[in-house]
Amino acid sequence: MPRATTTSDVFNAVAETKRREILSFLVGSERSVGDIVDALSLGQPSVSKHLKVLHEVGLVTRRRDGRRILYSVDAEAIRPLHEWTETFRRHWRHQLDRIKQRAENRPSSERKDE
Amino acid sequence: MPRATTTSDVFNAVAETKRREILSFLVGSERSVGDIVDALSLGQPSVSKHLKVLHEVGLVTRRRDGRRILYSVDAEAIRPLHEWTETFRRHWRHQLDRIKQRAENRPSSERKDE
DNA sequence: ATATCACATTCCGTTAACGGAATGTGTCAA
DNA sequence: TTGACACATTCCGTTAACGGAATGTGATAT
Repeated sequence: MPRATTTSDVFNAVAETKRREILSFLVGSERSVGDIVDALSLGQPSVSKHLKVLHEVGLVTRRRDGRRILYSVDAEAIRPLHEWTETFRRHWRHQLDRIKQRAENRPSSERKDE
Repeated sequence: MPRATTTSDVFNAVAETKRREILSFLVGSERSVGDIVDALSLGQPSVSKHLKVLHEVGLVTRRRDGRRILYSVDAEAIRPLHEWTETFRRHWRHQLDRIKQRAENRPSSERKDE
């Protein structure tokens, strides 16, 4: 069995650095393919292929504007990733708390924030 | 240029479903390789190889206990992933806010479907 | 020492991704 | 229509991941 397809889920889609860069570049604004090509150091075909992957997993939406096609992020599609990391969030907090406690040589104190 | 290595960063390491399952299984408790093999439906060599990848990117730590080796999650290593998703968090929140506002501003004048 | 347990590593065949070059498709202007 | 522009798709060679089988390594028990 080979590696999973890049379009199998969001995790595989954002595994590629260039695709993450595209998403970061796209945050909060519509951008044409040409804009992205200029922003990243990549050829136009490669950018189009990355955008295709991102579109297939729902991370970006397209809109035609004359000859150009404008892409936007659909942030909602990133939620599964965010929620998966949330599972581990309290654990790294607890680790930090324990480290702090040892460093300060104090008994445990409750932390309540959120 | 081929695909990035699974050990190149955390994003590539967690792209694989089985590795995410291992991490989820490992949350909050030390587990031996045998425990993981029993929990997932995978051969022992495959599990060991996945653990090697996770260890190389710092997502898990090892400890020997007699003949066995116990693995734990180092949740801290997941933070980069979490923080990257945080960039997009407020954007999907804004989307939800807009949906809520529409629902509140037009109490009963808009009925969809049925 | 030897057998056994628990795990790591190597070898193998299959499969897919990546960038670049070439080519295809659709839109606008004259 | 013709040509130019903006982007998508196809073809290609290179590279690495995946699981399973076989094998290697280290620790315990007798």
